[in-house]
Amino acid sequence: MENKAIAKAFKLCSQLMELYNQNPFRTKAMASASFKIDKLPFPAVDASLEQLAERPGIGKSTAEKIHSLISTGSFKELDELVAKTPIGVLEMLSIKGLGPKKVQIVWNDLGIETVGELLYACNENRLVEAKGFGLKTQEEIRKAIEFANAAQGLFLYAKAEKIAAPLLVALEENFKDDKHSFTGEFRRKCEIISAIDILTTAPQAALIKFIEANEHYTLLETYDTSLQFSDSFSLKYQLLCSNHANFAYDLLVHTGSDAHIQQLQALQQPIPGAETEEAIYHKLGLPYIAPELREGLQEISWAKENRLPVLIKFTDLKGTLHNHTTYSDGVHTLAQMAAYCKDELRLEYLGICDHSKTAVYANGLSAERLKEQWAEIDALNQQLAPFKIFKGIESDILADGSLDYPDEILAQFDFVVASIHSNLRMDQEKATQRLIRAIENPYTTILGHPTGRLLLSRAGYPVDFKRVIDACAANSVVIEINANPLRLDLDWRWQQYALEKGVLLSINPDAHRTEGLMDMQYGIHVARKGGLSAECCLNAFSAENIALFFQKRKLKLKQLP
DNA sequence: GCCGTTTTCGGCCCGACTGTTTTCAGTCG
Repeated sequence: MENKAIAKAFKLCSQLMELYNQNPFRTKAMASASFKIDKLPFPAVDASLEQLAERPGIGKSTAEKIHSLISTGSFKELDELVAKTPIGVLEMLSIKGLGPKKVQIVWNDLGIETVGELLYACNENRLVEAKGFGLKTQEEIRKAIEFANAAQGLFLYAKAEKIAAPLLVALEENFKDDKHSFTGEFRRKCEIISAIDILTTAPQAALIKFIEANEHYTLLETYDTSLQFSDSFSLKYQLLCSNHANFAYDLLVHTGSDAHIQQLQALQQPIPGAETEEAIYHKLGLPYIAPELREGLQEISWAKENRLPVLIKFTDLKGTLHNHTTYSDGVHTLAQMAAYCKDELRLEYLGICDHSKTAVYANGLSAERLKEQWAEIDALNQQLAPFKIFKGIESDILADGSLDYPDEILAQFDFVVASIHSNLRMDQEKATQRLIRAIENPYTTILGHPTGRLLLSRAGYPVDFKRVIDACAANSVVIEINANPLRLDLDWRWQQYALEKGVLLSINPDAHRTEGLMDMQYGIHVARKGGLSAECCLNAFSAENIALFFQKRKLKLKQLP
């Protein structure tokens, strides 16, 4: 069991304690334990009771609950609370904007026990009658439920990958003489996955046996040449049967989006029987098109004109910008993050961007603590040379679009990532203005996660992308592709527009622990979908070139009136 | 439930923002 899952259980327990009006201090201790577990710098599974209990915010009782969770999947107090709560009420707690207090009123005063009933009540304008609820709250809740409903059955790419990878391995082991490949949206590296498609030459009857023999899978439907099943996470799978002669052809047909395939067919019907996908594209007079690009946008006209971008790869990345440490809300220290980048990832540089002072919840840095951090960076840079740590900050964009420190402090950073973390409910005009004001700030180097979205969990604030990207172009501001699998923001669908305008992109992991740095691979996936090549990616610059880039920007600043 | 002693009890307690109130409660990052 991962720390995240343990933390989730404690969070639920604290929400339920609040729902049942239990002692507020115990309730808060439970919430705080959840937070601390999430921030443990080691896996709780490996830790003894004593090791856990000596962590701040975790005592003997919490340590025991953690061990109980790991060995049995739950603990007594949580079990009892869950047992007396209708499942629909539990679901309500996970809807954004609905906390224990509001759920309490919905359940106790209005007698609503399911999310469906709650949506119905919103539509019937019945929520406004409840104490503390008004029209706006009702509308927010209605929107949040509809968002959650739309996310039903969908998975983040990263999660789907984790769940589905063992299946392909199992197929390869059980059907050694056959060919198997992921296809469809998963092979195209889409950020959200509705089903895992696997093309295989294994015989269908044997596949059915194989699925039925595995307790994790439930067979849903069998067709002539395919079968559908789901797993214990409710992730859906489709096995598509092929044969060795047609494998490449079938792979091509199932990988491309409908639009991509239609556009190919408009050129000429692709011909089965070729050895490779490459050969099929060649027969159509086209170069090979990478699966990530096969969305039916511009890739076929690019291919026809022989100007497909050379897509960026993980190994093109020379460094990483926008990362957190224990100075703010990160789990690992500055030295640990640097050592990991240098020794494990073999990168040339690390950009540190802890939270700025307004982000109190994330332990944002005061001017004094910034000086401490800078001194430590200077010392580490001496030790680790030629590896380089750049002094950055993730500056909050305040409500009026200004940055979070006075100019004399901003001037001392190597670079500044500006992003919005608070006051997220804005209309498009306000959000766009706020972003543009931040982009026009001469100290802004990179615009961080432009929409603030959390995939499948929260829509971002609405943004006029064209105006924001144009402003970045006009002010030479780089746009972040936040590589956290929940964000992947800037969306790949807007990358081409940015690139056409000459805007550089940066694949930023926003890592809060060493392992988070590997999220850059998800950034690479969507960057490739957007057609990004290494020369337009800021953190594919060498240490020397990026230092020059930062310096040039600072020179420009000095020339300002 | 955790913590730190004035050391085994008693205090603990983000702040901004929003929407609902008419002075504050709930939620979030």
